[in-house]
Amino acid sequence: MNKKNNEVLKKRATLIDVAKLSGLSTGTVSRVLNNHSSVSDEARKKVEDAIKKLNYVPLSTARSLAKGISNTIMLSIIEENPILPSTWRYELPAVQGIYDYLKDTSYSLQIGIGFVEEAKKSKFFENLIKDKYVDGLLILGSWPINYKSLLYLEDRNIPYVLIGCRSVAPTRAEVSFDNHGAIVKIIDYLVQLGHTKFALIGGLKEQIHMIDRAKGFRDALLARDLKVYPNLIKFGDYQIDSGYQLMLELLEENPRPTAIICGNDFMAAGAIRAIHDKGYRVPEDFSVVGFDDNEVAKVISPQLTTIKVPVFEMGHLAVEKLCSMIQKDKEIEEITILPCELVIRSSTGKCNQKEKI
Amino acid sequence: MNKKNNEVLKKRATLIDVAKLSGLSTGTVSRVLNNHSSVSDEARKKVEDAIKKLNYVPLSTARSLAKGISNTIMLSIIEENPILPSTWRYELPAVQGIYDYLKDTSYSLQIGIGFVEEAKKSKFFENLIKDKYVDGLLILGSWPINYKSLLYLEDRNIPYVLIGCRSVAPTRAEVSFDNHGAIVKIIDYLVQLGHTKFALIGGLKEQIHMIDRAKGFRDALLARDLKVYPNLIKFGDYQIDSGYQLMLELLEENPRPTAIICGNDFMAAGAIRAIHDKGYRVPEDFSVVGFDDNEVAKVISPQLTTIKVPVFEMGHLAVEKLCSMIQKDKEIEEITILPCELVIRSSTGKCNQKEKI
DNA sequence: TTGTAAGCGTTATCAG
DNA sequence: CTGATAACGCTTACAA
Repeated sequence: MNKKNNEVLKKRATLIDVAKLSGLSTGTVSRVLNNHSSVSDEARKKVEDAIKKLNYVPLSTARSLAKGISNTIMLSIIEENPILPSTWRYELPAVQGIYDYLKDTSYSLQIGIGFVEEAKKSKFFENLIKDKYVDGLLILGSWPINYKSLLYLEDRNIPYVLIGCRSVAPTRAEVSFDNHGAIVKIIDYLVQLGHTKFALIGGLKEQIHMIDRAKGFRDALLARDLKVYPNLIKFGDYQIDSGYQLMLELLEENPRPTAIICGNDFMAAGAIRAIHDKGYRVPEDFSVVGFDDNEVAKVISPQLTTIKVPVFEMGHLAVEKLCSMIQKDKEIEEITILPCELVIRSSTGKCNQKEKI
Repeated sequence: MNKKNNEVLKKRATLIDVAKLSGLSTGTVSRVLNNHSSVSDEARKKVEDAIKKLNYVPLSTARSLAKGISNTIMLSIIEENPILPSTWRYELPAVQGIYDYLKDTSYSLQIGIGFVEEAKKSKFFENLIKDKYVDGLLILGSWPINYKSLLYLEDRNIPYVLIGCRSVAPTRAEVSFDNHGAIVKIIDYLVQLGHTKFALIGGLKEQIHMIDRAKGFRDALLARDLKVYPNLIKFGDYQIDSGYQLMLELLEENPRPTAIICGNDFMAAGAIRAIHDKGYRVPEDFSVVGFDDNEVAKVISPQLTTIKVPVFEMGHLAVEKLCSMIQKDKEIEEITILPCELVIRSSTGKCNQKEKI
């Protein structure tokens, strides 16, 4: 009673069954399945009827073997270790964007997760996919990729697209977001509010997003003839506590900043807490900006002005690109940088500090 | 220069190449590959040398076809639409738990994402995997699963494990967490602090986690001879605003609760904001408890007492169970409920309301 | 212990 | 437009 009757178990119908039932050959059935043009309407109909009747579904592995393709795309997620809370928020929308595109294709999405340390090794991708059979690779991460590791993919002629990361050597295709431009946007907005003394509470210094943003920070200030105070540029680890700590330090600096740009919303939350603890107000005394538009942005008070990153779109675009690389065997060589959106809430305001000349 | 020399492109070595190089037959090579015992050490060594020399890796699809297994496990994620922020936090740890187990096996992890509405249809799983070839299915969601849909899996004899969800009809294997017990833990703790008037700010009423928790809420109160006030039990949608709104309503109720248990940390954040807006304090006037131990719990003030759900472990356990179902062709019939952890922070405290007799 | 050869379910080539 | 039939790369009886 517990065990299913194995004799009764419906054997999966095969293409041969379909051929027999429809009275046609396997070749014709296959042609119908693959939408080849040279099939008479009559034959097509017979085959389709048989397929329906038998509830036939082609076996993907057999198909792969015969065609020499896998119809599988692998998403390699490279994570910080220990995992930062913000990565949850970053990765899943990307996965969704990818799946959203793939669900209307015949591709399957396979997943592999590795840590940054492993991804630094030169055999990372080889180990990841050597016993798999994938048509292409999507690489999602926030740290530089070991180029040697990518060489394996080049050798095997497996197309790949980097999402939000890059390698030291130039790669074929990348989809990323405009870290640099996002900071420029923030600074433009704050300058308009009268701010002139900017501080940066950065996240992990070596992480590529942060590198770009730190550069954007300097570039934007210089371009507006504003001074870059090296003592107002600090780096932490993306966690609340480090935002808190660094903000305390900033309060002791000279000059004191009036606007603080943070590496993510958590650090911004920490910074705001530090400001409050010292008896100051946001945004009256200090304007604070986050990054990511994490949920915390709406939970803390004042609600956070921050940057929204188009992660879903990045995933979508990346996989679209990958598929056309696979199908057309085209060598797309392209770096796409998606713009970010400045979300203005209540943690930023007019600069109230009187200018000392 | 742009195009790779296709002639030069290393053709992947096949088992036949290995056989030739080693001077043995394909059968023997295959036996070595599959660790069959009846191979002489000498032959084994020759084969292994050849494998190394040729950099040979078996082609998974060919293997699958010959063996009649796919070595692939599919994770079906069923999401709310629109997606709730808290789901990001819930799903990825589960994926990691699953992958963490799978990475040491020969299984690949494939992913499929669907929305709750689709999952209600009777052909959901059929549509999901009919053109795939998977050995087993992991089902991750927070809503009741259409049993008819599962019947397809039963018919095809594809084992599956539900994670955090269930079906109306009994299913073979489930891994979930103890919603009911978590609420009991919370109430025990609050009773100890002197609270007697409890309110529930629930999330989506039909969601299975919420159903269990609402039941736990009533059961725990009754078991302690405390009164269940129906007007203090309200349901929202897991968002901050709804927590805020429902808390405002609670402040008008009679009796007024002194302890509020919320459906998740976001609703708790909203509730706390409402309390503050009305000039009361947490935890002096009201104790508030969240659920999930989301990042926001540490960001808001006071920091939130909440429940931590073992999502990683659930994923890990579920896939372990699934694999043994696949391998041993064993009919595991088992529901595993993992305990949750009460994380005590600063949003809860002694009840300061004087008892009116 | 080893080799041979027949599958596994499709696709693709080549005649017809 | 259709039908045979040889691949695709590997596993697994069955023989030796």
